[in-house]
Amino acid sequence: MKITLKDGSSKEYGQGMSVREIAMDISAGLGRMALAGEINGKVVDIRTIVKEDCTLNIFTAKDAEGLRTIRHSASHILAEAVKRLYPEAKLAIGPSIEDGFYYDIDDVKISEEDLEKIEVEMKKITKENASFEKFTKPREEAIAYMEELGEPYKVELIQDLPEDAEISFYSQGKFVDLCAGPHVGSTKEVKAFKLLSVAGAYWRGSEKNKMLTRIYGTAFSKASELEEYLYRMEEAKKRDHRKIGKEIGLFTMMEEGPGFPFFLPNGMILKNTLVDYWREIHVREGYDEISTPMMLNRSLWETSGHWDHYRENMYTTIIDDEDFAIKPMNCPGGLLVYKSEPRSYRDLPLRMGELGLVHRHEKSGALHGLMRVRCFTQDDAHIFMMPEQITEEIKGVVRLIDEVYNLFGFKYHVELSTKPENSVGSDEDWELATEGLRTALDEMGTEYIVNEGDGAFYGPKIDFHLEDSIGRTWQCGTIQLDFQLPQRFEAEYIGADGEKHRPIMIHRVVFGSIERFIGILTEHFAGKFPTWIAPVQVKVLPISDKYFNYAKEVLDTLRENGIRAQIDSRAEKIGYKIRDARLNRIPYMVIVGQKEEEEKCISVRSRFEGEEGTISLPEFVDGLNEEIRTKKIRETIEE
RNA sequence: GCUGUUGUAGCUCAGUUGGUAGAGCGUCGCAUUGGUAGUGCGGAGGUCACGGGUUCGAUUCCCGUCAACAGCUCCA
Repeated sequence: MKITLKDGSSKEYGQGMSVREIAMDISAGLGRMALAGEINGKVVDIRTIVKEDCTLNIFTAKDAEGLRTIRHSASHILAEAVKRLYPEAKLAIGPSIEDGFYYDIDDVKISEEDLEKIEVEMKKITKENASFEKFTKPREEAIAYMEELGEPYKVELIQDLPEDAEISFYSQGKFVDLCAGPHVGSTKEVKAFKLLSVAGAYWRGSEKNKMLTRIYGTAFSKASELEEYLYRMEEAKKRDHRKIGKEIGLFTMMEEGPGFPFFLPNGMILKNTLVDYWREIHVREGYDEISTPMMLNRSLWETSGHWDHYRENMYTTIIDDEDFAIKPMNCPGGLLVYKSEPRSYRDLPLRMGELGLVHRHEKSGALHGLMRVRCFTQDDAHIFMMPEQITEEIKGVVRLIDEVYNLFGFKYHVELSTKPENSVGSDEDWELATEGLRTALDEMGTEYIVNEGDGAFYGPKIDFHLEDSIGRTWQCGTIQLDFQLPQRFEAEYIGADGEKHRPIMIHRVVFGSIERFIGILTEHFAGKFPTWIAPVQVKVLPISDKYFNYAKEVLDTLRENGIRAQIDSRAEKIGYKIRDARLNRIPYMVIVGQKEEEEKCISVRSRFEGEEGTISLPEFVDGLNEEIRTKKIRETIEE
C-alpha cells in the first residue's frame, strides 16, 4: 500500500502496519515522539492499523492534536487515580479542552485540598508505565460491561450512540474507560501535569440534570512548558480588571447593589472618552442619536414579546396600578421613535443610535466584575431599511466594528448564531434573515464559526468576541437582523410606489456594553491605557515645595490645552512620587525643580521611554496633543 | 440559580486549639526641601460580613442570610 506523508513524499508498505510502526520506520525519533495520527484527515490512535493507500500525518507534542492526546490520556489517569482513592466514584466524561483537561465524577466529595493526594496517586500511575490498550465490544455487550463495572453514566453514553456502533474502550493496567481515543502509548508518557481546581458541572451541560464534581487539570509534554503555562496564568491574573480597577480607581462594587457597578472619577473619564469617540464615528457614519425612557409600560413589552420571552430577566414595578418594566433592551423604545412620524423610503436607511442604560436580572453566579453586570450601557443603534439595503448596511456595521477593535489592537473572532428554540416569527423570515447575515460576511471574506440555536428570540445575529487576560472570551459587538419587531409594532414606510411597506431592522452594538468594553480594555492594556483614553495623562511632580508655584503654572498650561493633568504636591521625595505615578499607570510625568524653573522648561519621564529629557512646555504640549489626536498606542517599557 | 471555596483596618494579608485582635501599604501629624521606583519618627483607624444558636464567655464552633471568587447554566 502507498502512504503519502505530510511533506508530499510517499512510502510503500505491505499490508497492516500500525501508525506507530510507520512512524518508527520513518525515523526512530519520530517513532518515540508519535502521539497520534491522521489518516485522510481523520484523527486516529497510533495503534490504528493502516490497511490501504492513504495520506498520513503523524502528530507529536508539537502539534495541537498531539498535546490534546497527552491531555486526554492525563484525564484517564486522573480518573483511575480517583477510582483508586474513591472506589464509589462514578465516572461521567473526561475530555481534553483548551489549555488542559477535566473529568466529571459523581458520588464523591472532593475539594481542592484533596487534589494533592490525587496528584500523588496519578504520579504513581505514570510510574507504573501501564500501556494504553484499545478494544471494542458490540453495543449490548458494552452496556452490560459498564453495568457490571457500576458506571451508570457510561451506560447512558453508550445508549445514545448509534444502534450499530462498535463501542471502543481503552484500558491502562486494571482501569478501563469508554473512549474513542486517541491515547498515548503508555501512562509514563504523561510527564508534566497538574490538577488546578474543582468545580460543579451539570451532567450533559443541562441545569435540569444532576450536578457532578469536575476536576480541572492541565498537562504538557515537558515540565518546563507546564511551569511556563502556570507562570503565564499568574501574570495574567495581575491584569484582572477587577484588581486594576480597584488599584487605579475606575469602578467599585458594593454589597448594596450586586451587579450594579459604581463608576469612580477615573472610570468616568474612561467611559466619557469612549463615548466621545463613539459619537464622533457615528456622526461620520450617518447615525442620529436618540434617548428613550428607562421604564415603559407592560403593553409595550407585550407588543415587543419581552413580557413573554424575557420576563424573568426584567425588573418590574407598578405605577398607578399599571405594570411597568425597566428596559432590558432599547429596541422597543427605538421602534416607538421610528413610528412617531411617517417615514418615506427616501429616509432609509435610517440609523438611530442610542447609548441606552439597560437593566437585566442576571443570575447571581453569572456576575463578573464589569464583564457581566446587571445594568450596563449599550452603545446601541437600530437601522431601519428596505430589503435591498440589508447587505450593504450589515457590511457597514462589520467595517465599523473592525475599525474600532483595530484601533485598540484587539484580536477578535466572529460567530453567526442561528434560530433558538424560544423564538418568534416564521421559519421563512428566519431563513431570510440568517442568509442576509451570512451573505454579508461571505462577501466581506470575514471568517466566522456558526453557533446553531444561539440567536436572540427575535432574530439571528453576528457576534464579535474579545478575549480577557486569561483567555476567556466575551461577546462585545453584535449585529442582529430582525423582521419580527417591525411587524409586531406595525412599523411602515411609504415606498416609491406610494404604498405602505414594512421596513427591516438591524440591532447592533459596537462596544457591546461600555462596561464590558472597559473591562476588556483594562485587561488588554493591564491598566496602561493609551494616552488618549488614560484618565490622568500627565502627573506634574515638583522636586520640593519650593517649586510648587512653577509646577502649578505648568499644570494650568497643560489643563488649558485640554490635557488631563494632576499635580503631586505632597512633601515626598521625587523617587517616591515617580513610583506612585508609575503604580497608577500614568503615561507621562513632568518633573520640575530648580533647573526647570530657571530655564523655563520641563523634564519628562514617560511610561514608554523612561527619562525623555528636558524640553520646552509648548513642545511637550504639541507632541502630546498630536499623540492624543491620532489616538496613538505607544509601547510601554518595563523598567 | 447550581456545586465548591472565601468574608479580619481604606488596600493586601497574618492571627485567635473559645477569654473582644496584629503587620505592611495607604491616611493624618511632626521633622526633613530633596533630582528620576519606597526619608525618618509618631498618631488615628476594626461590633473580626450580617442574623440566630451552643457556651460563664463567640471574631473563633454550629445553622441561616448576604456578598465575593472558580466553574457549570445563562448572556452584552
